[in-house]
Amino acid sequence: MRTVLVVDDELKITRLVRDYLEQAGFVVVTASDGPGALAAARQTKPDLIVLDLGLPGLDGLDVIRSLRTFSPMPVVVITARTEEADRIVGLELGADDYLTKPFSPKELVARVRAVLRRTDAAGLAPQVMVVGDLTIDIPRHEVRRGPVGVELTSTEFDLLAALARQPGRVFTRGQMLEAIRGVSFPSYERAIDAHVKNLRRKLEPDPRRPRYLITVHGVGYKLADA
Amino acid sequence: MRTVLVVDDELKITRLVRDYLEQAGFVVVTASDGPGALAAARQTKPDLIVLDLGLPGLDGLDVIRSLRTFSPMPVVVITARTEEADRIVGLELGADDYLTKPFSPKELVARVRAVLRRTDAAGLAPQVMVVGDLTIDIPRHEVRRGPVGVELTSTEFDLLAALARQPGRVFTRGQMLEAIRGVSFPSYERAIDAHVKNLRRKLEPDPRRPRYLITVHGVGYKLADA
DNA sequence: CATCGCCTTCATAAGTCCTTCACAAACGCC
DNA sequence: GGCGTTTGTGAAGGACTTATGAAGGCGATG
Repeated sequence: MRTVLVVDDELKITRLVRDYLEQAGFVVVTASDGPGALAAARQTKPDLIVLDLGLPGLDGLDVIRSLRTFSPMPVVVITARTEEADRIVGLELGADDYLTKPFSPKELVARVRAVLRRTDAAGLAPQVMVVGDLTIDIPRHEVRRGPVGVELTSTEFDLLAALARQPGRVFTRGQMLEAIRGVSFPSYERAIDAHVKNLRRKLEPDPRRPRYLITVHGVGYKLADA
Repeated sequence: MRTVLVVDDELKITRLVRDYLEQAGFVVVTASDGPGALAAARQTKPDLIVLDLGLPGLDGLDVIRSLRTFSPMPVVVITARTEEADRIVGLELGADDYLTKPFSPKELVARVRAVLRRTDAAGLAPQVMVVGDLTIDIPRHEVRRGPVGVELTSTEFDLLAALARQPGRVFTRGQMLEAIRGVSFPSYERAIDAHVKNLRRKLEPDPRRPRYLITVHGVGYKLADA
């Protein structure tokens, strides 16, 4: 079952799109502004986002930028501005397709399907990641070490999942904060240490000698990839 | 190799920015006023433009508008006016990021890189560099000589990465300090020697006969390019 | 409205690494 | 070849980073 997040400030359009997408077999989540969209994207982890660029307040382009800091999920953009420049900018920012207003709901559904087919084929972000004998299952929100389950809080899970998406790559505390909180504020950065400590306590055989969560002195942390 | 066009009417700033960007491996073209910027943009087709909004004569915003009539290339804006309005206008006009004066050159380089990474899905500045049988992997913060990993501190890593960005080119101690500390203060310059010594100990087969980290007497060091 | 769980903060301890210094070695110019 | 200058080296102190346990505060839950 696929989830689509629809972001538009006009309730009429949201309803219309929701109906058609549900008709087509999608689960639909909606948001009416930028912050709401980001929150919803974070929480529901949709398979695709339909985003109206003409949002009040936060610019639609900013929404995509923020989105891109924590997820590569595909985006289909709706815009009233027909200038080619807008389209290009939208596409450069990683949008996967666009529609100009007024658009037909049927076409929207077709585009959503097409984009999902494309990104699925390309193999988007893996939903289950294995690092050493650690298994991180995003849809089930579960982590196992070998055969035994490990109980994590949601923040701990998000942090681990962010690292696991690119094993071996070093993340700064700021990047990790963005991954779990959406914003990076220097003052909170030491809190990452605490989460890492708790994660280590829960999943390292010997927390004093981390095998998975490796400290990179002066830089940040990374998840061992071998 | 990526080209960046820098537009500023203050020669001092232009020079500073040029140095840092070249250090980062970019080809730099400069212009000091709006018309010059547009001409240079047309001719050299840079991959990105760094534009000071406080230009005399033609307004910086007009420059962006004119630019947009013939190219969607990314723009990073520098402004002394801190009002949020300016920022938004700048972004609405298709600028991709902004900095407020005074700004740190290091941050400018970081932003330029970030914007290029974003707009150019392929990712630009090589994240993994190979020099001889040395491999320097930035995201993983790892260095290998042939197949064997070499453990470096973060300063050593930064120093080596800076040299590796332009193999064969000689760097003064001051330039190396800037690369690893962001500022160059004469007093610290001898510390570079210590770092070079430690680097050699860790990655030269015979530290007495350096193969990679070559001393250029009276000038500085360079990384052998073959 | 009370309880519970969780995130952040703080203080302190432990650890890592950067710089410095002094002296030896190497270099280059004359 | 000699001499001043530049570079190499090892050790050590101290600054900075990270680890850790405990406690406060906040929101969720019932």
